Amino acid sequence: MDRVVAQWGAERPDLDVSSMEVFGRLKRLFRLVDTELNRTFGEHGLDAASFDVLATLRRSGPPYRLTPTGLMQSAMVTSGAITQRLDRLEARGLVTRTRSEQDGRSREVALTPEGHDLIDRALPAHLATEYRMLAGLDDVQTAAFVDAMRTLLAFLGDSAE
Amino acid sequence: MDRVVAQWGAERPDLDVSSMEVFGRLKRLFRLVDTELNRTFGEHGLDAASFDVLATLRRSGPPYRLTPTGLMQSAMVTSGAITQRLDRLEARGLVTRTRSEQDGRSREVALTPEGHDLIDRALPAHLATEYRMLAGLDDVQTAAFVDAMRTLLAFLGDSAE
DNA sequence: CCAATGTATCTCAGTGCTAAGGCATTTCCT
DNA sequence: AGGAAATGCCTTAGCACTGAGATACATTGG
Repeated sequence: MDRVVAQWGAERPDLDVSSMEVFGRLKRLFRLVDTELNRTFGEHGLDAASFDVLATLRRSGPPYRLTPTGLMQSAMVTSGAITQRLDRLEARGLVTRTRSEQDGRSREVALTPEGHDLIDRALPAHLATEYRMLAGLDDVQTAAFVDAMRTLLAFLGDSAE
Repeated sequence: MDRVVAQWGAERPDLDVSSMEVFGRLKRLFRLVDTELNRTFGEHGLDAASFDVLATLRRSGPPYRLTPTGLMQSAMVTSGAITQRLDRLEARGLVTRTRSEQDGRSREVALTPEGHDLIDRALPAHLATEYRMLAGLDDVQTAAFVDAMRTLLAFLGDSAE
């Protein structure tokens, strides 16, 4: 990253590329973290997308049911993406899809016992991976890191704030 | 994000989900930033992948030539991804691909004048977008943010450190 | 000097997403 | 009540990527 900034300094000394120090690292860090988290998911036969759906249903509490729209908003993906995720999870018997009684347009997605068990096993492993990755920061750094991200998200108008 | 943590606290009070405060925000922030940066790229007929290739060539300095392998390492994607990126850029006349004199296996990817002009126009706009997004942080927060990311990247063994 | 190995790039099938549009159902408004 | 608009989900085409493997050329060691 420092090399990139140095190269720009030589080629375009008229430009201030210091912001790249921030965003370049953000991208690298995200990718590194994403890869590492997916490794843990993979050990449980999942990927980030599947884990996300199962975890959203699990933390919604009994009766562990949500609509595709609810899952779509939580995951911040398009409806087509949720349809496909649910197709896969349903085929594996981890969730069921039933027609809603109240609204014929809507569906109810529910965790099966298998899905419930799987996410309850995968979650502690996921948290352990996260915890292990954060071990490189002390408490002050972690707090400052979260503070910076919280401030930026608010400033950028995070719709889910 | 706070709601997610609260939900887990209710459903699985035995687990420490505080690390989600960090990684949840990291993911949100990355996605928000990614979307915003792509908007600027789009105004110049580019996307992040194309911008990345052109910028890497541009900052490498005269004669603005690199091999696909060099671009691949810089972008941290597979060789197939680079082949496709170059196919697109070559079709638009922004780069050329020629056989290397020294090594028949290798190719030399070079910026065309059109590619050079385009990246020199897109880069200031890109930096302006980055600068604008960082305006929500004061200097202390920004420094702490970068410090945390730098530390984490080193801790996680960032191969490009 | 040549066979074996290594390297640089490309090809191809598969994946998961988006954007756009379709269908069924519900809600709104007169 | 009844037509128009809105809503919820699914379908499909297109996109950029990965992983595995093919191809062509280069290097190495006997």
